[in-house]
Amino acid sequence: MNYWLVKSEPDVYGWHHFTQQGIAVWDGVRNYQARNNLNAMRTGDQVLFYHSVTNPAVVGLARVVREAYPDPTVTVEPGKSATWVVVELAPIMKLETPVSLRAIKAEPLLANIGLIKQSRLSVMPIRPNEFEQILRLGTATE
DNA sequence: GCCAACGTTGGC
DNA sequence: GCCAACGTTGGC
Repeated sequence: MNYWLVKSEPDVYGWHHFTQQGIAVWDGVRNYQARNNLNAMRTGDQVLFYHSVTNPAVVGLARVVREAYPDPTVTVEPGKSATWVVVELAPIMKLETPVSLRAIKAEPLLANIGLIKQSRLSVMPIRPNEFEQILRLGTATE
């Protein structure tokens, strides 16, 4: 089992849209590193759903329900393999408390998380201990 | 709205 | 192959 984080702007496609749809075709990725991460996803992998730009925070948990296949919105020339791919994700649950970027930066155990180290990457791997920490922070304790 | 980070493009 | 210019992402 691997863990990932995907970003989306809530005004464009937020957790709300995701749960309404039930399944998201994760398209629009046009960065090679992010694409490579999509290719490495396996069915059942768990995915943190992050809202960027507006109130940046991890807001929910999802899982991979279909592995990478060619992005249907891109025309692939005959004989060539697709450059861009999509995966399909389904929601598991909303976090009780969103884990803000501020809270992530304040947590020493998350000092090396890709979210901070590579702030512009939109699909990234998350280490198991980082994943646990974020879920812990997302579980209301007060 | 500003700006830092960084990926891409194109001239040479 | 280098690098300047430019565009995009995303935090603040």
